[in-house]
Amino acid sequence: MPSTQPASHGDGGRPRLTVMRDVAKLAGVSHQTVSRVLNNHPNVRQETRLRVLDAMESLNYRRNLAARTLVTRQSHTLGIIGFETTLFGPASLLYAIESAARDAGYMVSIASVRDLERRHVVEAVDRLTQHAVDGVIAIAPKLAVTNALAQVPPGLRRVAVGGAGESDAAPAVGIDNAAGARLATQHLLDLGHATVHHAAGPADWPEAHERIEGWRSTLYAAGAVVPPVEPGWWDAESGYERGRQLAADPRVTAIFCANDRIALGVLRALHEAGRRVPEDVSIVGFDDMPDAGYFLPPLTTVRQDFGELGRRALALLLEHMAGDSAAQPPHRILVMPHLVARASSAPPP
Amino acid sequence: MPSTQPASHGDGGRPRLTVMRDVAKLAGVSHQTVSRVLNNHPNVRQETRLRVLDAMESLNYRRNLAARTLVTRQSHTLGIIGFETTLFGPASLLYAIESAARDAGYMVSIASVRDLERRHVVEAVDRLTQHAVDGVIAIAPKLAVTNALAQVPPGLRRVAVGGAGESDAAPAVGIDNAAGARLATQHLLDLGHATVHHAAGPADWPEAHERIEGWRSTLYAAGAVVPPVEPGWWDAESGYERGRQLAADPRVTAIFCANDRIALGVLRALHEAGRRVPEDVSIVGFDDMPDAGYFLPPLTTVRQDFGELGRRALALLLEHMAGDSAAQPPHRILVMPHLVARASSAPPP
DNA sequence: TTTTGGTGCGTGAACGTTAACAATTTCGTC
DNA sequence: GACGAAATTGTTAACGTTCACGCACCAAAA
Repeated sequence: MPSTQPASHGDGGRPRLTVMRDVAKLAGVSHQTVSRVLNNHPNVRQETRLRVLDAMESLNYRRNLAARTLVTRQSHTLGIIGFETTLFGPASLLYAIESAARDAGYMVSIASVRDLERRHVVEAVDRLTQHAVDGVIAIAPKLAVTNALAQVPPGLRRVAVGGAGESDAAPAVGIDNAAGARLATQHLLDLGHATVHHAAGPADWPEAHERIEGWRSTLYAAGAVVPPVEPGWWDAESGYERGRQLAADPRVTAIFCANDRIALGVLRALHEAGRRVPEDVSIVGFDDMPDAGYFLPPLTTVRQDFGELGRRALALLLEHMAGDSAAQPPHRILVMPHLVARASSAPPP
Repeated sequence: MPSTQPASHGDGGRPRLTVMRDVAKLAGVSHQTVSRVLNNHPNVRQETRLRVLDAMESLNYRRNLAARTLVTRQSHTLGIIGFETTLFGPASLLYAIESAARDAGYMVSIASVRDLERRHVVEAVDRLTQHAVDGVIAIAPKLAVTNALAQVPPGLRRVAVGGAGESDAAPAVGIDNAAGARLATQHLLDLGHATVHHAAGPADWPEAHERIEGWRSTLYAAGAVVPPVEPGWWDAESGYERGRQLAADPRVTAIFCANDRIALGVLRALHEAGRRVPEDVSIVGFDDMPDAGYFLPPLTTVRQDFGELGRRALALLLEHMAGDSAAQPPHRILVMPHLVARASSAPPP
């Protein structure tokens, strides 16, 4: 007599998982009713619902999301395009987005790009697309990433976060870098410094560019001399190089650094040159990375809230996903940073 | 006359994506042959293969992974359970794992746990399971995470990476913390210090514990006094607190810090107390985080290679996944760290 | 009474792929 | 030139959901 239970392939595999049909049978209903209970459809009698719930419980039922995705075309997964995710900022963004996504019932898959070659970004997008993500958030400190988002198949929602800059490729959420730079620069001017020098970040990153602009415009508005800018990288080494130049110039009394790591390098260069901080030179950073308060001296800096940034980005994406297919005009959300005054800034000598 | 093309639901939705059948029709073969080409089955004539490939190209075909997952029960997705992923170490691990996974043809989904309450970890595992991940890697610096891996449904492969400690719940990959601590301590002893103090990490993290043990045993073997240990946290603030205590004790000439951030705090405390590094006190850290070379003074530290760690973890997971269902005895892979000597260590005064 | 409409549920058909097996062709060998 | 084996292709049936129906049933409206 043939078994009524269709054994799983050759019986060698794992025991067949429980599926809707099993739950249905135990509860004495059809699989469709189980589906309704699972999706909270209103038209199920309370008593039936409880019976089904019981059956699911006792069978330890988990719905098969692949099947669900197949038919609904919704994976309940979001894709994140990550760039430089070992840095503190991007890593924090990633975490914040993931947390918010979970609360909204979404899973996140991540596709890192190690450099910004167009084909790598496109390939990352492609992998996410294949995995049927419902939307994409790009941690996009560089314009190239944002622009590559134009490659995303139409209909797939996208948002850029962090830097991003102006782009038609996607709506964006970012820190108001110009305002942050203004905060820092004005703080130093208010302390009495004649002007403020800048240890800049890489010129092709919008974040760096906007900070330069904010700094420059503040000096200009105050009628102060605008010293020359020399772009660098985001790390302490770059700050050290730049710091050695600046330390050699006795007219330098205040330096605004494009981020805290650069400030760390500048701090060391000044120290080696025998110029004291803040007695001789004042330093202000940007980011407020975790241990900035323990630099020598504790660093005055501009704090950006990555958690907030990530949550906003997710909210924006979900909003776009909920919206009708009509393409909303991409807009840009700016989050305000604020100044954290510590010991590295003081009036000029 | 009824349309032969079954319009997608109400025609309001997106244009139907191209599927295997479309490719098959264009290439003049059956969909099964398309499948075979896609999966590199050997038994396809070269000419046919090219015709199919052409068709796929011209239709811009992407296979539907949900359908594939449904039938094969393999999602080609790996789950990562993340803990404290904004810290440099875990973030680096995450990145390394993702990179390696991509090269192996896997996607990664991430489930962060913000604290170590058992139900949170279990919930994270559950979400990953529902999404049908083929394997799980836990970034598990604490034993609680590793142990929670026991909850993973049997048959799902798992690996713990980073810290982890000894556990039967999963095979693990980690730094040889004891060896690293030995390196640091011996380095200081070799410089001529009578003994070495320790600014420890949190006591319930295996990493911290193992570093303590490595340090202690080295002192013991050298016949040096073993000063008391006081556990702290991983950040500069904790290091600062501990540093203030140690700075007050004139007998202290060498301090091994459980990580670089702690070292940063210790550095500040010593500086405030007027004790010079390395002239009066030598400092050695652990991690070699990006800017450790730009501390004041540049930090001698123990370098761990997170990239290597991540790659090893992934390799181990894939190996287990390939292995037959027989449970291999969980083993532990240790990666050796090495010392990076910089300016914060010198002979005692 | 008949109609209308809303509940509460079940039935059958997708969704797009791979697995199993059958059918056909090709090829080497006697 | 025939035969068996191997190579190549096609046919059908899963996989586990959700969607579009349809069928009872019951209450309220006509």
